[in-house]
Amino acid sequence: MTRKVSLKDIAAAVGVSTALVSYVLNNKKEGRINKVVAEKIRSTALAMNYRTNQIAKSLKTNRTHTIGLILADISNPFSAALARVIEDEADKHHYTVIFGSSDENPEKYRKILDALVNRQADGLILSPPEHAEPQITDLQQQQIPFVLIDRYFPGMETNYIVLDNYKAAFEVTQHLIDCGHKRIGMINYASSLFHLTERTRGYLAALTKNKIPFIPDYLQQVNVTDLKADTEKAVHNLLQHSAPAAAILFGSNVIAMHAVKYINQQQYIIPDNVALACFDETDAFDLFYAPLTCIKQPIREMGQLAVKMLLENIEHNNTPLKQITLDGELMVRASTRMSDV
Amino acid sequence: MTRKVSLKDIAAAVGVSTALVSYVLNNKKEGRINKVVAEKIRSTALAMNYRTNQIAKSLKTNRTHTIGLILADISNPFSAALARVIEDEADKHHYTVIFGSSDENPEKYRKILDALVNRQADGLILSPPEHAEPQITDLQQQQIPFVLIDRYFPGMETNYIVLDNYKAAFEVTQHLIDCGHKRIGMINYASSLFHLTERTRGYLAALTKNKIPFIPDYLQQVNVTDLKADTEKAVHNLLQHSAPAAAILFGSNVIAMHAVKYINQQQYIIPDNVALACFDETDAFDLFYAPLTCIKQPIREMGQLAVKMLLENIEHNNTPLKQITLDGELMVRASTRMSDV
DNA sequence: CTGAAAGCGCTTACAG
DNA sequence: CTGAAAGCGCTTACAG
Repeated sequence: MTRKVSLKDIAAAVGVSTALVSYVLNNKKEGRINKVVAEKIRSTALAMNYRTNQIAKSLKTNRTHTIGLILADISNPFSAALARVIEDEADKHHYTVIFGSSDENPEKYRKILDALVNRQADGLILSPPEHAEPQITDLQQQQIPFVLIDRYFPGMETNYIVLDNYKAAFEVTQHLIDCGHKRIGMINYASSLFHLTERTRGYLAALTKNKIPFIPDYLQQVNVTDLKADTEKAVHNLLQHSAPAAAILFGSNVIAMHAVKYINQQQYIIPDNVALACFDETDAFDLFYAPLTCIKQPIREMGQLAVKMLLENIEHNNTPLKQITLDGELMVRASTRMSDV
Repeated sequence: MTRKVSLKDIAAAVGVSTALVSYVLNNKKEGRINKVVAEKIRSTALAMNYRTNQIAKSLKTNRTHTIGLILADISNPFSAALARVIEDEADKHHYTVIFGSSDENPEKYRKILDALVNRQADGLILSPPEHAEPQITDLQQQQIPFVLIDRYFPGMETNYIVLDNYKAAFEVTQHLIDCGHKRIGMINYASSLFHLTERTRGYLAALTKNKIPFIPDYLQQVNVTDLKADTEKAVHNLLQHSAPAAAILFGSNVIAMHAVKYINQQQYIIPDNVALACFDETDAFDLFYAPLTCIKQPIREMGQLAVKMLLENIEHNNTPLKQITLDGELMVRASTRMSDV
């Protein structure tokens, strides 16, 4: 490998000190430098195809201009969309993104986090899995700026930006009730993550509010590790119940996708046999004969605010914590449209 | 910010040199170090919650263990899936991924590339946009290891791993012909990118092979910048033609998505009114009444091979160029299923 | 078995 | 207006 050209090479070529080259190339001490010399430095840098070694610069300045991003799974449309927004926003501020997917696995999450911290990311945007509290505490102790996105731990004092999942779940359940349904099932993840339990809580609250007795069988839990099979079983349990569910709310678009495929296979007609609704928008449903009513998350806003909050924390030491809860948008579509009875 | 603990701190605490600490923590000079001392170093490092500063290490070793990845758009399912595979494979080898989306914009691509190179990525996996040849030449001159993925420039001697787009397009067109169609349209990007022109070439070759005269109106071009409108116009041109197309091949899943939505809106029945096929698989079609026949790309294999090739190039200086062309898989589905006439 | 020392490529207070 | 020098936190050949 031909050695890369360094400040020293330029300095030697021009006949000045590396300090001067550094000043010029970084536009420090504007005007206080001889224009002719400055110009000569600039042109030689260009001619020699100089590229600053960010690693060296980072070591000295203690800034990498890098944001670490951990999401559940970058190939999931929700994560991918979020990643894209974050990338764009980071780029605007001349930050680059390093990322990793946790697969909701605490151990994997811990390892990725370690890698990002060791690489001296200036700050982190995290969508933590269950049991990630110790790592959060760690970051706090090390005083590494971070903001949680999509989820947070209610007991912990951190920056976060999340959906009002309780409210969203309440609204969509209320919508199902308004459609005339009483036997409303929910399929959600078996998880202690707050954003998910909030969804269940919202569902239950809407039932209570409307004086609809809750039937435990109607709340079905599924595991991420075995999602397809679990979901199919859950759908089966709901629809083959002695008092079959007339409507189902899914805790995420991924659950919904598995469920709808199965429901379709079983030849149920939506919404006539069963009305459906879910969290998160996906274009996967756009072409379906009964596009799913869903809670649309403000992904763009979430991502942009997350980056903004993070950069504030990176740039100012004592930024107060910010905890933002955004409203989802109920998108009513054909899967809950009342037939004209 | 409480200063981070460094090798020096550990050395001071234990009462040895930083050199020794470094050796122990990196498992260098195994066995040639006093076990008691080594153990003491390890335990103090743990107690002090030491984390190596990768930036400093990188500056010295000239290795960042980072892979730079540039794709068209991380939020596109094809890119996202590829990114995920690459992340997993990189992780296996203890590499971290920095990424950026080019949006098929050469200028944006150049800027991202610059950022990744300046950050001293050990190597790059690139899906270059049009007119990226100068940047390729640049990388070659700087002897930065890289492999192209999904696309390449036939005139340039680089590592690459791509689909056999000509063959795939030929096959899927032949399939449409075998279904009894003669009036076959194609909607492809107006682009000089080789992988796209190959798709057109394969389409044309299949027509010729089957002695079907090519009607210029049947080949419609669309621009990424105005994709939705262009695609709708293209579909309109094909289906409102004096001799309307009976089948359409789409150059990508994104084009297909726009087209199918529009075709659906216009109440055409698939495949009876028009048969459809496209490149790339998407689960967006899984729930559609006529899932699209498509060419499935071996994404997993592509990503894994790309990382493998790249790491070989990073680790060994004179690795010979490798140029891999993989076959796609024709997935025949309802959008081209012959009705039982 | 261990340490002193140089150096990776930058930045920046300080001196002149 | 410019430069000598220290130092960021590591690694590693060399010496003992």
